[in-house]
Amino acid sequence: MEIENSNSYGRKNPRALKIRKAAYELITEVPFEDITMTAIAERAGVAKGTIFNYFRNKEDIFMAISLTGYQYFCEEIEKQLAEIEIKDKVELKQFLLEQTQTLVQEYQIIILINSLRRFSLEAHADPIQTEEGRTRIFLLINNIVKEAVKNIPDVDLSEIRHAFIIQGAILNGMLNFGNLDQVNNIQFNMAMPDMVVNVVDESINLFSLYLDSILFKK
Amino acid sequence: MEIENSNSYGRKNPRALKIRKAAYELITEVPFEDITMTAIAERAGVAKGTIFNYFRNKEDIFMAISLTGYQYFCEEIEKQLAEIEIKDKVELKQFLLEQTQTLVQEYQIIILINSLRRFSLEAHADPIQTEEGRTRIFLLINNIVKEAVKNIPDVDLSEIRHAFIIQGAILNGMLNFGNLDQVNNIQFNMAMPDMVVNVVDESINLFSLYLDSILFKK
Amino acid sequence: MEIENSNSYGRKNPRALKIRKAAYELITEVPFEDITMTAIAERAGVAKGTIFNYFRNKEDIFMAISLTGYQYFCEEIEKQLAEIEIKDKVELKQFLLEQTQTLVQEYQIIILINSLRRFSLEAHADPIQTEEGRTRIFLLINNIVKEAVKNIPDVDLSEIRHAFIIQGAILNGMLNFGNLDQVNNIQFNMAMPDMVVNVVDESINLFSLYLDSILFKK
Amino acid sequence: MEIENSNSYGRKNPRALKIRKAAYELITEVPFEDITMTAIAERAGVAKGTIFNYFRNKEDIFMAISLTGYQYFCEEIEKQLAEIEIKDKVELKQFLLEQTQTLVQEYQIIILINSLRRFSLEAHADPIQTEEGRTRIFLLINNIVKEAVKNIPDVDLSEIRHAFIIQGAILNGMLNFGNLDQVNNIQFNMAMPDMVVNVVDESINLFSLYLDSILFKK
DNA sequence: TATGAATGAGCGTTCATTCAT
DNA sequence: GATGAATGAACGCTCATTCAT
Repeated sequence: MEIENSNSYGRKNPRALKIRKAAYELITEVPFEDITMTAIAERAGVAKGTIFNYFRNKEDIFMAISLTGYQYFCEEIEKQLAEIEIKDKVELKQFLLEQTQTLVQEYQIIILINSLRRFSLEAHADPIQTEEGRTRIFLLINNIVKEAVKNIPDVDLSEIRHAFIIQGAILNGMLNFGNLDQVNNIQFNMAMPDMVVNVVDESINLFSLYLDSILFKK
Repeated sequence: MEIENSNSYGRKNPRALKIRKAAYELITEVPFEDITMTAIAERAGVAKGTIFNYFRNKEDIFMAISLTGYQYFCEEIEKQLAEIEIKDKVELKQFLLEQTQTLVQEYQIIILINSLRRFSLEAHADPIQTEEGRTRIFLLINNIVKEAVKNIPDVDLSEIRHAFIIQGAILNGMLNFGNLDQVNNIQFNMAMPDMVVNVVDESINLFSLYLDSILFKK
Repeated sequence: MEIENSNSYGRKNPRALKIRKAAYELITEVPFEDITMTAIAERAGVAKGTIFNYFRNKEDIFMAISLTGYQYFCEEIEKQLAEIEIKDKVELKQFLLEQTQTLVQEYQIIILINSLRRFSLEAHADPIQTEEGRTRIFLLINNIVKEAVKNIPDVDLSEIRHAFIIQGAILNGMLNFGNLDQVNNIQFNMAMPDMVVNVVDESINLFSLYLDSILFKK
Repeated sequence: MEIENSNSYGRKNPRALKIRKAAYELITEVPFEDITMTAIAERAGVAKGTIFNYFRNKEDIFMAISLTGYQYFCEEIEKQLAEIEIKDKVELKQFLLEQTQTLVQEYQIIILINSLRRFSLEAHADPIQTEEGRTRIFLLINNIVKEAVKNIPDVDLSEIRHAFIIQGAILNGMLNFGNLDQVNNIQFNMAMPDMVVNVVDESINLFSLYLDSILFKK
């Protein structure tokens, strides 16, 4: 069977969804390299072979999770935007920071999976599907930004679009450099308070600084 | 046999060094999961069995690389500090931004390897050695900061120490979220300029904003 | 469901024909074990499940190709015989050598597939269909021989029938032992001219010697 | 570990020998495609992984069997030649026919495995090792022929070397086209005596005709 | 009768790890 | 301490076969 690709990574296919969901759950429990296709199949309640009808390999599944997850995040923003009115830069910043909070609280894993991009995912995932997924996200961000600033003159759309990337970067970095005083959730003997990162607050704080610099630069 | 641990991760042992060096080279060429112990042994010019005298497993090697690499970065800073005098907050900021530039340009891989921490390294690396390495880094940062601000009143040492973490986080995030318009270094068809990250400039810019916020807050 | 067997190996059924044709094409391109039912189905333009309405498995398809192919060869001889008159042993030999030429030039694959008989086909093909196919060929040869020698006294029909087997054997052997100076059509560095077999000429020559020995033995 | 290749296909290595021996036994019992690496390993009394230290894959093992087996046959001939004296063409023919008898009786499987060359072995076996093995055989035949005809004037060495190939071809063909009245050693209902091949006698007879044609052509 | 998504047993192969030398 | 051949558990993945539509 052709690998399902009418909708990038079989996004709407219920079986592909079950598989992505199972893998998503597993990555919260088990190190990436210890997740086996067998385990994903069992968790998803499908046959092992079925996975390969939808995904090339394990990396492909996680690339799909990353892309569909972020896409979902964008679609939620779109829905919210349809119901509110952003009147000025202060409200825009406020709106974007609220999204950051949502992202860090509800999409942490999605953001973290991007850490595997360079060293794992990209080398093995389907490049076509990856491009499709990224392009879809790119277009969604574009729509979101257009809608968000439609009432605000004097805003550089390009900078706001770019801010979405920086938002992800900040979050991802904070997650990767947080908890350096633990290994596998086990605290070190020596207290190292300055090594600890409060991911939510510090991400929002840093992104806020960034937004100020592009929105309110003199 | 006891795994060599008098000096964390056999830091000074020439054989352990060759092994770390080989693995470091390989990660710039090959996806993490495709790096085998055999390949590392061959590249290092040692027998496969020898690796296991120094490291528990592959993750252990990369954890060691990450820690000894960053430790080396800190030691270089120490050396520099011994030769200069930092007189005020402006010079302090200047100094820290210069370090950021060094870090992003010469230690990219070291920073990137931290992306594997959560999903790969911590679960398999030797927790004792990891703790030792992190503690050593913690103490180095502590010394650096003390030395750096010794002439500047009115600086919160804790905040500067923490800034080192934020520096790493920013860099790591930028690296993970850069080049989203490529897969495996192959550019997408559709141009997506706002998705592109200039890692060096934007990291320094963002870290600069952060330093301003802690050094010059009203 | 009964596998279609009114006519051995669904010989006249257009779908079975398409399947055999697809497999025949594939064996000229791909090693036997690398030919999958999926590939055959795709090439044939039928669903994978459809194949199993006509053939038990891959071996069954190739057994069918071998038998229907050789049967077709025999039927062509029959047609030719209907239009000519063989008057003596010299003409008989001449006629048989012409058939050999046809066989080696147009039915090479059919002959070669017999190489798989022992180690692959017979163990998995449908024995009933195989017997049917072979019997049909046996009867065809019988008819051909009767027709061919009807004007020639003093010829042992049994020996001529047997010559058909020897003809196949010679051809098959020559094909299997030809080109030993190549692997996968790549010539060896060292020239080994005496290892090279000119399949057409040498097959005809050897078969000619054989026919002489049975037709003109003193 | 490098695949052992100092001596083509680890010919002298006792472990490689055990593996080839196990595979050789299995092919007399089980269809080629039903022979698994697991079964070979078990039969050989080695770990599955060990097989891959010596052979690339299953095809490689059988290519090795075919080549080392025939090489052994040649070496035996060499030994015999060292002890006898061939004085004329009649004795040469006699000698070659005796070798044919040995070949058909003791090396049937070796000859038969060549049937897999085209459709299985060559595509997957190690081409370097294959070339090495064939070259070694080529040189052995060359030596044998030189030694065999050293006392006989007026013999074309090239033709005698070529006769070794034809000998193999005849044998292989006879084996592949023998017993067409059986499937898996089960006799058909209808008796088809002319389809039956007496492999030993008919091979020797046909090769004898061939030798006459090259040795005693007028 | 044709289809093709789902299946899952079982394959070849890998590779971290061991341990006799 | 270094070696590297042997190991074998465990992996990803295949693909013939089924069967509901």
